[in-house]
Amino acid sequence: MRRDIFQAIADPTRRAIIALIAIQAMTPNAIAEQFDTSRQAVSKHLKVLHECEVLKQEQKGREIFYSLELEKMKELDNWLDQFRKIWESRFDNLDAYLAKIQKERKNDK
Amino acid sequence: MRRDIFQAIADPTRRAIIALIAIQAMTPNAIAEQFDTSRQAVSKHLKVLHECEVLKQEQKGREIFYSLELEKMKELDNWLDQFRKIWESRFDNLDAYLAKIQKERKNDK
DNA sequence: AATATAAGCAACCGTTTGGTTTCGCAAATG
DNA sequence: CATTTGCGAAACCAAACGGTTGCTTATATT
Repeated sequence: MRRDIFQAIADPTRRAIIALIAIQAMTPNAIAEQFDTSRQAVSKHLKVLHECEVLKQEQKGREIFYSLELEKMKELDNWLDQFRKIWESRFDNLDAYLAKIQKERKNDK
Repeated sequence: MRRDIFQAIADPTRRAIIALIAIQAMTPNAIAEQFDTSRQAVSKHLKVLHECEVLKQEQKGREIFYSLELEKMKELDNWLDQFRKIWESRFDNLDAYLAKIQKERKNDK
């Protein structure tokens, strides 16, 4: 069983849960109300997210509040860095290209 | 069948392929050499990535060169924006907090 | 003390995934 | 022109996924 953020965000319902929870901590029941599936199905998603350490729990009486572990989102961000470098360099090339044709236009005038 | 970047990057082999290809266009055989699986297995991954529009093909004779569609990586980046806003605001709070205790320390002297 | 509520757990089921092997086809090579 | 090479497609399989229903446990409520 793979358990990482990449697998965590692969499911659209889990992405929606993450987005919900990012704003404020919520209980499984409150979360389940937002979806068309059963509480148990949501509970399974919460379990996966918790195992991936994307979510953290806080027990309050018989309720459990789930909230987002922002650090995990940063892991994703870090993975994207390698591509960010590439697309920035391509934009630099675009900038250079634009500067070049702009210069050529001036020369035409 | 879900076909989006989130599902595309869920598999570790596919992430490795994406990282490989980001540097330079490659053929299926060249890619497969980098992994312990069969060419056909890699070919399946390439198919998924192509369907998700993460990769683009360029036929040259009987060879097919696959290269990265950077735009799709940006989609991921855009999705992350919502969390970036949150973690930046938390850092702002931390800054404010640090400034506050620093000020208090000065007052103590 | 009896009941209602919140939530996790287990068993089950159809579908998807990731891999394999086998095959077919088109482009190079001798 | 026969053979090799690069690649995709199909059939098959075990494992994982996402959902359901039914059950148990612990905390509130009456």
